[in-house]
Amino acid sequence: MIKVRFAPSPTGHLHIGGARTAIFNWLFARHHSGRFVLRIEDTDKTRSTEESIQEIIEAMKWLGLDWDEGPYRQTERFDIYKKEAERLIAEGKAYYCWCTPEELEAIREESKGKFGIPKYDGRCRSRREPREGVNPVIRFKARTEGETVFKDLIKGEIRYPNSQLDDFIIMRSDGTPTYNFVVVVDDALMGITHVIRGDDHLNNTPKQIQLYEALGYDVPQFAHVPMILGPDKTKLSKRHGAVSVLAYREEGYLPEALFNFLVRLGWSHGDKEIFSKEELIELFDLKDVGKSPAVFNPDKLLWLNHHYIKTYPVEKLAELLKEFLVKEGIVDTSAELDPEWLKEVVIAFRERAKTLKEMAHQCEFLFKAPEKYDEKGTKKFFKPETAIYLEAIAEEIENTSEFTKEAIDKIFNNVLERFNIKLKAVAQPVRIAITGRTVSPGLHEILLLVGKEEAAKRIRRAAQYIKNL
RNA sequence: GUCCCCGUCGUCUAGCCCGGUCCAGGACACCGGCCUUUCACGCCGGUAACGGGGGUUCAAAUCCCCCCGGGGACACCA
Repeated sequence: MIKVRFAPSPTGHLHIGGARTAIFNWLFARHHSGRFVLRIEDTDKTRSTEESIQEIIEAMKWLGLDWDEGPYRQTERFDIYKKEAERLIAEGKAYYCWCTPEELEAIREESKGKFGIPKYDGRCRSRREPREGVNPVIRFKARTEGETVFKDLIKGEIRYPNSQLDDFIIMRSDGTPTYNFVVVVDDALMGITHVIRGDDHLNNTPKQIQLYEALGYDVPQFAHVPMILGPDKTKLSKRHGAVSVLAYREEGYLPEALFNFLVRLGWSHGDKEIFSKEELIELFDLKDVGKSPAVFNPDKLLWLNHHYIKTYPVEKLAELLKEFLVKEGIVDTSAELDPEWLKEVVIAFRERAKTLKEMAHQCEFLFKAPEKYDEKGTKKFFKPETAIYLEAIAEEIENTSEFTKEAIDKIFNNVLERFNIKLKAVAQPVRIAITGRTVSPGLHEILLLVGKEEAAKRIRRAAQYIKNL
C-alpha cells in the first residue's frame, strides 16, 4: 500500500508552491489507490499559528484535496520524538551538547575557514559533564566520511559527500525536536512509502537517511519536485505578488483552473493542456515530472481560468457570480436575484470575463444605470441626429407588447428603414445608453437583461443627454 | 565560500533514456487576417528556442568532457 503525505508548516498562507506539492502527492496517492495524509509541521511554536492551520485546511478543501488521515500535529506527538531521541542517546548514536551560543559561533567561524562551510566540530561527543546554567541540546552523531547515494524518483541518482554534514541538532534546549528529526520519525512511524516534496529539501535528504538508518527504520522512496520561481527566476515568494491559494479564490479564480494550472507546472502529458481531476488521477506519474524549475506565468493561469469559466455549469457560475456581486459591493446582501435571469447574465458575460471578479464588474450596469457615459464613445457616437433615432427606438420599445430577441430585431429594422440608416448609426449609441460603455455583450443580450422598461428609460435619457450637448 | 540540483521559443512544455522521421512540435502571451453592431469568443496565419566550446559519429537537442549561467541548501526555521 502506497502512502504519501503533505506536511506544511503553519507559518503563513498555503502558497502556490505548497499547493502544487500537495496536488502531486494527492494525485500520486489517488492514482495508486494509496493513502494521503495531512500532517502539520508545527514544531516551531513561535512561528506556527492556529489561523494558519485553518487557512491551509480551507485552501486544500477549496482545491478539492481530501486526505485520508490527519491532520496530525507534531506538537501533539512530542512524547514520541522525545522517546526516540532518548533511544538514540542510549544506543550511543546521539549525545547531549552543552555548548553556548558564543562557543558555537566561534566554532562555526573556525570551520568556515577550514572547510568553507560552518560545521559543528563534535566536541561534546566526549564531554560528560553538564554545564551549569546551560540546557543541553541533543545532537546526532553524523557519519561524515564517504558519500550518501540515493535514487530520487524525479532527479535520478543523487550523490552527496558526507563531508558536508555535521552533528546536527535533533532536540533543542527547550526540549522540542527539530525538523529533520521529526520528519523522519513521523514519516517512518506513519508508514510513508514515498516522500514527495520540494527540491529545497534535497540537501536534507542525506541527513534524514542517516537518521532512518540510526533509528532502524526503512528508508522511503524520495521524489523531489522542482521549485516554482517568480518572473525574476528566484524562489516564488510574497514579493512576487499573490502567492496564497485563497487569494486566487478572492480574485475570482475557479479551483479547477488553479488546479489544472499548478499540475502543469512541472508535469506534462504530451501536448495536452486541459485536464479534469479524473483524467489526472488516471494519467499522473512521477516519471512525467520534469527536473527543472518552472516560472509562474499569471497569463496562462488567466487563460485557463477563462476556459473553465466558459465551460463551467451555468448554475454554479451564477451562484459564484452572486457572491462576487455582493463582495464587490455591486449588489446589496439582501438583494434577491432571479436565478434564471442570473443564468442569462452568466451566459452573456462568460466569454468575455476571465475571472468572476471581472464578470461582476462588467455586468455592473445591470444593477445601476450609468451615471456617466464613456467620454470617447460620446464624442464618437453621440451625433446630433442620434437623439432622434434613439427616441424612435425608445418609443418602439415602449409600444411593443412582448420584449424578445425577435421583437428587438423588428424594432431596429423599423427604425433603420424609417430613417434610411445603417445599424452602425444606432448600435453603439444604444450600447452607450444602456451600459455607459462602448464595450459589452451583444445588443440583444443587454437589452433583454436590462428589461423593457429600463431599456426604454435609459435610451430616452441618452437622447435627452445628446440634446443638451 | 562549500555542496546539491537545473539549463529547448519571453513563459509552460513535447522531443533526450532507445542519435537520423526535428532547418525542433503544442500551449500562453504577442502580431496580422477572417467573422462581426462594440468587446470578446471562434477560426486561419505569423514572429520566436536546443546556454557556449570541444569531442564521438556518415549523422547530435539527443551520447561524452569542459566551461558558463541560474536556482537551492548550508540555523536550537521548516
